[in-house]
Amino acid sequence: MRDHEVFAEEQVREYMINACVQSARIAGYSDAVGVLRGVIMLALEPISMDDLVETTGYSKSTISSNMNLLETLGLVMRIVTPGDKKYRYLPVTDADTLRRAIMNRVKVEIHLLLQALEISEKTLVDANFPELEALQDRIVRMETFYRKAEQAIDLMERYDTDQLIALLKGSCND
Amino acid sequence: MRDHEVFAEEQVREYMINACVQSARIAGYSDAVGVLRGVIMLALEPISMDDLVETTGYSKSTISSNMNLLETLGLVMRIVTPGDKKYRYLPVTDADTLRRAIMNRVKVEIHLLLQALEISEKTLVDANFPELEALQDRIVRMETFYRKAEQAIDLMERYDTDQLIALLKGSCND
DNA sequence: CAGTACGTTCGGTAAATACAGAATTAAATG
DNA sequence: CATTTAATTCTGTATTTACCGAACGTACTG
Repeated sequence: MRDHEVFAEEQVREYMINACVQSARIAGYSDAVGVLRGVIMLALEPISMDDLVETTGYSKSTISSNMNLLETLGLVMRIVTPGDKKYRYLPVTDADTLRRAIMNRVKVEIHLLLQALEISEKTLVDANFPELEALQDRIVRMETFYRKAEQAIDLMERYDTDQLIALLKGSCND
Repeated sequence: MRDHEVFAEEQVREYMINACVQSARIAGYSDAVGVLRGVIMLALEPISMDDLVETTGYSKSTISSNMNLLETLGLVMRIVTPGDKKYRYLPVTDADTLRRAIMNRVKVEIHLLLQALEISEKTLVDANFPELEALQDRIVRMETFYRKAEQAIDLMERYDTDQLIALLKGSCND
């Protein structure tokens, strides 16, 4: 490989790692999550933990835990080759899976609030004090919003992104 | 107010604060963000910083900064009464605004990656090395995915949640 | 049933963060 | 224009977190 080529590749790696780190930080994850995601994202063939140690400089332990996290987030897949003890990793590039990974974070957030709202409503209904009616109203209204939001997300999962866009563009609706 | 009534109200507050704190932690924010959001969420009338100091026990400085954050996140609105220096806060309960707040986080994440992918592609195209073609393909594919995701979100913003549900339920599509 | 080659867990530490309290700024009122 | 009353910014500190390296577990291999 010529120098320029290597340079271009490293440039790209820098861009991607940077974006992944920023994205990770916003989502409340550590830098390592971002760095590792960025590295894996550009990996064209399965990459081992040792490779990751070498390219990122992180210790095996931090790589281990953060790769587990990335796996449960659905951003990375673990390749297990029979007859090879080494795990290897590839990025998840399947559009549907990626989309699910994004939407899942939102779903969790919504569900969390929804549960609290539901039990809150129940508590207030059981208490049955007219003075708390206004509070109950507020809660019911939020509940219906979040319930609808949850429903919308569930419905979205029925379509792939292209279908979704077509639908939203209103090919049949206005 | 009778004791039972107060109890119900505090119970509800506990549920909501808990959910908000969890949600905040997942999103990478501090507990204070969650606590404050929870308190404001249940506020039926505008609530001042002093009130928040009293009910949460946080110092004015942490309340100040965290309320600013909640405001920019679109979860809380600041009420400015002419002739009163005190700020007061109300929860954002408007469904559209709430939805936008949720979707915005996703949008930022997508946009971040998209920008990096775009400049990466450009870098690779400019470099023009056949050996990097595979990498370029990968990037282009990710790019199209994230671009579509962004587009889908933009389109979603044209509808309110009810319309969205109706559309997704497939009044015209299966 | 050692020995090896992995991944994971655990304990310690350096760095980052959340928060309190003091100092500061800004606006309104006498 | 001083005083009062509010929010914000700044600075120090206690807590938390990220990370490393060592110890440990586990599954092949001779």
